[in-house]
Parts: sequence; C-alpha cells; structure tokens
Amino acid sequence: MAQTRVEQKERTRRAILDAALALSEDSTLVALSLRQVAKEVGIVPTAFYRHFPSIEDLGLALVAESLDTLRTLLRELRRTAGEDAGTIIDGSVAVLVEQVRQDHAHYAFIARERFAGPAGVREAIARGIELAERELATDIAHLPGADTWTERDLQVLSELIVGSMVTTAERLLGTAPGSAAEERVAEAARTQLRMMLVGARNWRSRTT
Amino acid sequence: MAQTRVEQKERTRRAILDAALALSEDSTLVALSLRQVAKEVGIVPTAFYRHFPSIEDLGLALVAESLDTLRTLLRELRRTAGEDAGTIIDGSVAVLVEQVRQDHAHYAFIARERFAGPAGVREAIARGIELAERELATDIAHLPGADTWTERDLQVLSELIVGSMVTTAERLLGTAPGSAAEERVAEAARTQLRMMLVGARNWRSRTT
DNA sequence: AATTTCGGTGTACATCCGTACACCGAAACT
DNA sequence: AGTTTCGGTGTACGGATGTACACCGAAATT
Repeated sequence: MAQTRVEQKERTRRAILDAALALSEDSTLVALSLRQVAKEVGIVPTAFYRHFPSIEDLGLALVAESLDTLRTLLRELRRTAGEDAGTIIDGSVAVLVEQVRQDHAHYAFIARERFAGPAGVREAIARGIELAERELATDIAHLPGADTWTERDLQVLSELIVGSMVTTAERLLGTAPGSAAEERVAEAARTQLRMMLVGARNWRSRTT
Repeated sequence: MAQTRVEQKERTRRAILDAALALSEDSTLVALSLRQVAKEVGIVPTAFYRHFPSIEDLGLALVAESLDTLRTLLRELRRTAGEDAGTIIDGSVAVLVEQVRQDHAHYAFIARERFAGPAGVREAIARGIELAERELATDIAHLPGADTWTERDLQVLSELIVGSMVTTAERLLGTAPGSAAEERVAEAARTQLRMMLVGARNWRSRTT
C-alpha cells in the first residue's frame, strides 16, 4: 500500500479524462460543463479543481494523450517501413485503420476540437500536425531518389500526404469497424497514396 | 411600401444569421445561446422563435447559405476552366483564395461545424462536400485522356483533390488577407495540385 | 372601416452554470 | 504519537439559460 494516495488521485484523474471524452462525444469541449463531468465521475463539482484548473486545461491533457497515441502510430509506421513502396503504403493504411478503431474516441475528439475547441487546444493540435509533417519530410528526404527535390517541395509533399491521412482518419471515424464502408475508405486511401507516389516519382522540382 | 411587412421580417432574419455567424466565431454553434443572439440583434429572446424553432435550425440555414457560396465557387471554377492544366490550377487556387477572403466567416463556420456541430448540421455539410466530389468527378471524366480510368479511380481522385482543397481552405482561414503566409499556402496548394496532376497523367487503372 | 395577422415585448420560472468558502478524515510525514 | 497534507464534501451565491404565457400595435386583409 506504498502509493495508495497518488494511486487514488491518478485513478480519479483518469476517470475525469474518460468522462470528458465520453461526454464531449456528442457536442464539444466548449459545450461541456464541469458539473456534467463531475456527476459522471461521481464526485462533487468543486473536487474537479483538485485535478484541473479549468475545462480547457483538461482539453490540453486530452490532446497530449491523443498526440502521444499519434506518435505511437508514427513510430509504428517507421518501424513497419521496408523498401517496397507498395508494402509501406498498405502497412501505413492498415495501422491507421487499426489506430482509429482502438482509439476512436481520442481521434474523434481531435477532429472535433481541431477548429471548434478552445484556442489553446486548437493550437496544440495544430502544432502536433505540423510536427508530423516535419517528421515525414525528413523521413522522405532519406529515401533514395529524393536528392533532386527542393526542400520546400519535400515539405509541400509531406503536407499533402499528412493532409490526406488526416482526411482519411476523419472518414474512418464515420465508419463501423469491420464494415464494408471502412474497407472502402481504406482502399481509397491506399489508391490515393499510390497516386501521390506516382506523382512524386515523376516530379521534377523547379530550381528556378 | 408594398412589402414593408415581409421586408422587415427578412431584415431581422438576416440580422439573426449575421449575429449567429459573428458570435459563433469564437466557439461553436452548440455553445451559442439563443439569448446572446437575441441581445446582439437587439430583440427580446422570445422573438427569436418567430424566425427559427431552434439554434440548430438556424445552423442549417447558415449551412445552406455557405454551400450556396461554395456552389458559386465551383461554378466560378468551371467558368475559369480552359485547356491548359497549369492555367486551370492557378485559376482555381486564386478563386479559392478570393472566396475564403470575402466569405471568411462562412468558411470558418463550416470548418468549425463540420465535426463539432449539431448532427443535422454535420450531415448537411457532409452532403455538400460529397456533391462537390461527384461534380468534380464528372468534370474530370469529360477531359481528354480520362477514358483509361476506372470509374472508382476517378471518384477516388476527386476525393483526393476535394480533400486537399478543403485542407487548403482550412489553412487559408488561419492567414491574413494579402499576407506572406496566405501566399505561401496558395503556392503550396498550386504545387500540390500539380503533383496530383503528374500522378494522374502517369496513372494506369488496374482493371484486374 | 372593421377585423385579422403577426413580429416583437415583458414578465416569470425552474434549471443549470462556475466557483467561493468552510470543513472533514485518512494517508503521509516528522 | 503528533502534525501536516490534501482529495473529496456540502452549502451557498449571483448570473445565465430555454421557454411558457399574456399582451401590444401596426401592417395586411376583408
């Protein structure tokens, strides 16, 4: 019973995060009241402040969690990466589908709050996406055949790819796990990545 | 003074729509109270019901307006369309930049409510985007060289293009008109469209 | 000229909101 | 063993919210 005190606090904190995630599912963080969360968790409203100064700070914690999950996803992508582009594409989409399935609430949260959330939350999400774009750009730069590319073109390509992956994730959020619709979105994502790959292979940066 | 009565009602209705657009700018429709809107317009709260049964219905009216604007944009794109792909791309991006500039509030509204709004509003926006994808697909199908394409591949390409245009619009929303950042986003959008064009020109649909 | 229609008014009420404040009891520390 | 720390409690407040209800006055209709 060494850590009973901090354990208990951590347990309550988790319960608050989960409750907020569940309750904001149908609406938004900005429309979520501290009292709803407290009631869902089973604590008195004022006890909320023992964990977060405000709902917005709760939101920032959720974003951090979600982006950690996203970071896991990206690490997974890199680990999966081999030499064959087709394999990389298929693997990437498979990982994305799986991630969205098992962390559905987190990704739905990000999609919702990306433009509608509190200012701090929006900024945190934007920074996370920019980070993903930069990481992808450096990964592509290390691929063979990328030496003819302008740094700027690499960046723009990364933005295109990440953007289409975000769009794919958003589409996946609307499909049921294992459904035909989900497979359809996944198949479309694979095709789109291949189209972009074909575009990239035939691209010549204008050095003018 | 033929239409004094309906004129007045229409004027108030417009004021309500504009007020809702302005007030939801920092937050969301679902966090917007009927009383705030009424106060902003300068009418008593209960007078709101003379125009809309609820805030959600107000939102549906705003979506319809915004999608009309979007439709104007698409018509503009088609009108601009010539033969040279480069010209079409530059023109399309220019129109998009201009539209987002002059109807900033409406596009910001759509970006916000697309995933965070009331269910009816979300569906209306999704339908509008699907419509845009279908219209683009039929336009591309009429282009020379599109005969080797699968119908499904055409659809997927359209989704990719519309998706990247939506992403571009979302990025434009965060830039000031005439700023260097705005031009940077526009330039990236042109490059991305060219990359996709290169991909499309070298694409061979698998008829397997 | 008499009547109807209807956008807007004003009051009223139950409910929810964030949060300030004083307090409790048990785990943690000394 | 005595004291401190701190997560959680309970009460209480002013303010905002949606909406029901009765009403008004002028434009529109008859």
